[in-house]
Amino acid sequence: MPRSRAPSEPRLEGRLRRLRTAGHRITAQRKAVLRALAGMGCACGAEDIHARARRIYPRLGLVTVYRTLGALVREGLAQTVQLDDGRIRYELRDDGRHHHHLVCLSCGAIARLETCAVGPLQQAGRRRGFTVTAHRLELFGYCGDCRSLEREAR
Amino acid sequence: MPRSRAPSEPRLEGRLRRLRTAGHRITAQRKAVLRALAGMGCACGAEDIHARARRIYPRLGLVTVYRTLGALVREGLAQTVQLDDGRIRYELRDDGRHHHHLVCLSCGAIARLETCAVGPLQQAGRRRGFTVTAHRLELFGYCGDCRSLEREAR
DNA sequence: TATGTAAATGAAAGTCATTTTCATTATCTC
DNA sequence: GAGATAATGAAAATGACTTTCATTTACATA
Ligand SMILES: [Mn+2]
Ligand SMILES: [Mn+2]
Ligand SMILES: [Zn+2]
Ligand SMILES: [Zn+2]
Repeated sequence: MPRSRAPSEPRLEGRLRRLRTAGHRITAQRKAVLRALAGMGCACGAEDIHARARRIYPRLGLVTVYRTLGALVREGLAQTVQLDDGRIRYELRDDGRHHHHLVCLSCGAIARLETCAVGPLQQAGRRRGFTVTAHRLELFGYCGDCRSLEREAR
Repeated sequence: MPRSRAPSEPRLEGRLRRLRTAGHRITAQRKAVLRALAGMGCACGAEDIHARARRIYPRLGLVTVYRTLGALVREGLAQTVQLDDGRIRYELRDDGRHHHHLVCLSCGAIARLETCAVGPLQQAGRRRGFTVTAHRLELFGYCGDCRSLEREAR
C-alpha cells in the first residue's frame, strides 16, 4: 500500500496558485510564510510566524511577513482573530467557510467555534440602511485548564 | 405646565455618584469627560472626547481622558467599540443592557444594533469547556449615505 | 474649617505593533 | 535574455496608547 502524501503539500500548491491567479508573484519568502502558517497549531501573531518562517528562509524580514499576511487575508486565504486588547492573530482558512473563536483571557488559548449565528443580524443591519460585508465575533472567557488551575490554587 | 428638566443633568449626577461609590474621587476633569461623552452623537475616540471636554475644562490632558475612560469602562458606565483596524471608540451605556454595532468602512459611522444573538454561542463555548464572560460582535459594511455617494460617482 | 493622606493630574518620555520609505533585488512576461 | 514592475528589507516613522514622576487636589477625619 503506497504511503499517502502529507496533506499539507498539495494545499500549499493550491494556495500558491490562488495567490498567483490574484496577480501576486510567488517568492521564496511567501512560500516560507505560508508553510509556517500551515505548521502553527492555532492562530498566531506576526512575530511568531516570522520566527517560524525564518527557519525555512532565514533572511526573511518581519515587514514581508506583515505584507504577506495582509495579502493572504485580502485574498481570503487567511483570517484574523482580534484579541481582547486589540492585538491580531492570523490563521489559514482551510475550508471555504469562516469561523469564530473562544479566547481564554488567562492563557490566551484559542478554540474554534463553528457556529455563526450572524445571519439575522445582517437583516437588522439592512433595516438600518447598511450593506453588511463582514463581521467579527469573539467570545472571551476561561478555558477548562485555567479554571482547574484556579480551583487548585484555592 | 412646568418645563421638564433636561434629562442629561440628573444622569450626570447619577454617574458621578456611581463613580464616587466605586471609590473614585470627583474632579472637574472627570465631570468634563463625562459631559463630553454624553454630548457626543455616537461612539468616539479618545482624541475627539478630549477635544470636546477641553471646551469645558481647557487644560485637561489627554492622559486623563484615557484614565477616565478606563475607569468608566471598568465601572460599567461606558463601553467600547472596536473598529476594523483595532482602534477603540467609547460611548456611555445609558441603559443596563449592552448592544452591538454596525460600522461603516467608508465614513466610520457607527449605528446601534439592539439584537444580540450570542446566547446560543455561549452554549457552544460551554461544550468546549469554556466559561464565557464577555463577547465582542461588530458588523462592518457601508451605510446608506456612502452607498448613495458611490452611486453618484458612477 | 483646617489638615493629612492617598488619589488624581499632566508633561514628557516610553512602548510596541504595525506602516512607510526607498534603494535594491527578484519574478514573470514577451 | 531583457525589460517592466512587483517584492523585499533595513531603517525610520507612525499612532494609539501607557508609564513615570513631580505637583496638585479631593475628601475623610479631627
Ligand atoms: Mn480558528
Ligand atoms: Mn452604541
Ligand atoms: Zn486558558
Ligand atoms: Zn458611511
